Amino acid sequence: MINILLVEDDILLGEGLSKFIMEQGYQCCWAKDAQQAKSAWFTADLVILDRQLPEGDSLIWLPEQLMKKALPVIVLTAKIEVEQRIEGLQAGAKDYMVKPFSHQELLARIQVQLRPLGEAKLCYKALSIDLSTRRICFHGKEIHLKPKEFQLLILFVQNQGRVFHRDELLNKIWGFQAFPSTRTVDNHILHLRQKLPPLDIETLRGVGYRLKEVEG
Amino acid sequence: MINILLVEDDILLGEGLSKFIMEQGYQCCWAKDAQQAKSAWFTADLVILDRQLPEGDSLIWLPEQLMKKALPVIVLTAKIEVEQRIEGLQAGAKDYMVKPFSHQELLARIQVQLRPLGEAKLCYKALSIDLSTRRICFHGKEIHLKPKEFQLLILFVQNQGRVFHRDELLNKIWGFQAFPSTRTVDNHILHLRQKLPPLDIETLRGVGYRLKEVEG
DNA sequence: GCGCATTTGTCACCTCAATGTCATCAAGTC
DNA sequence: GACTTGATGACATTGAGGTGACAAATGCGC
Repeated sequence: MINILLVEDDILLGEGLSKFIMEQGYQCCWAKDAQQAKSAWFTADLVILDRQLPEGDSLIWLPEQLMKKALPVIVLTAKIEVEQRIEGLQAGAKDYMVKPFSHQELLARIQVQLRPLGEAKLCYKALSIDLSTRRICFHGKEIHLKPKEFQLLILFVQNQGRVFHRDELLNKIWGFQAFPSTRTVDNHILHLRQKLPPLDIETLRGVGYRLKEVEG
Repeated sequence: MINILLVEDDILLGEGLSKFIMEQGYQCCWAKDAQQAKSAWFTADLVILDRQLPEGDSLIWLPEQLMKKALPVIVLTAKIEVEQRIEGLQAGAKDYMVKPFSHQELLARIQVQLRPLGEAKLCYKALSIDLSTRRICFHGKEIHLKPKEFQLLILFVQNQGRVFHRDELLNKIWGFQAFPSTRTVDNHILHLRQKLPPLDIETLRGVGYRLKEVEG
């Protein structure tokens, strides 16, 4: 379950927000001062941080906390001036909202920050790839891929155009401790090419492989 | 070099923004309609997208583009209503700004989105060299280089104006243990010159080669 | 300018290592 | 034991790139 840390000293606002967040299906941890926020930091997946706390501006300790554990942070504030928004972003916040704000917009911004972790569907030409069900469809027809092939495919589609050296692929997919020969990589590439003809995997002789980007 | 794709049909705003972006040290590609935006999509590292284009709401085709290549997108709009901000974020945008906005704040938000990245791109005249995809483009057309040629090119472009003796090139590119004749170097220089006419490789008789520096 | 020696440009050829492809084998699962 | 996955090796094929021959260019002494 996704855990959102809400840092807010105002009782009324805090109660409303934490209730709202929980209604959306997230776990919510409500910290009322910097001390509590720091101790809850490590269990959180995302932070909603009020800038004005009793102890002062929370931007002061934000960078330090982010050093310890990087997290997406959405800063809330009553300060509307542009300079102060910029300060917030430069302190490491991922987003910035000015009070008063709509709960729905906050939700949308939370979802943006969480997106890379959660949801999952990829496309490449006539291929559609569902990461959660591990289902590959090609022109609506399902294609069965073996685990290693699937991992390879995901890596390529998520990094279209990037060149991967064989060693790099071995590291990313097989892991540091496994050392199959690089011919193994060739074979898996071959299998991908045979099973999924639309995959334009280019060979860069002496270098590695690369999935050609789809043009607009 | 980081490449920002600006999609904006308003000439005045587009000129101002693209100038500003370039002043900040980014490369800026300015697309004036959806068609141009889609074809420039794959070379971009970040997109600034105006929502109202002549063809209609750009949110319609945004998710499809993001499927092809995921990119951080900052949406610009005149629409101030919360519901429309939420639409934008749900369509896949990473951030949302309402016109009129401060250039400085846009810059800050660009920096936020680029923070995780650190990509490497080189330029020389009409040539653009992407190290991660090993792709060389000359006036938008891709050029295929063999590994040794590619290494040579990188070395020259990263050391513009510096003279390299043949022996030095042999050492840097072929390594200490390999000792091909120096004629081999000549041949590779020849290939580079043939494939990439804008490369101004000067011959210093009796000394070696040097890539002429680009002004500015 | 002329002739010569030297260096460099250009091309065609050849070799060998990198890769594509297939069949087989080992290991794990039910 | 049948089945699936995936690692390996054999063999064919390709292309990178090294080599040398020859042409062209450059520099130098006269």
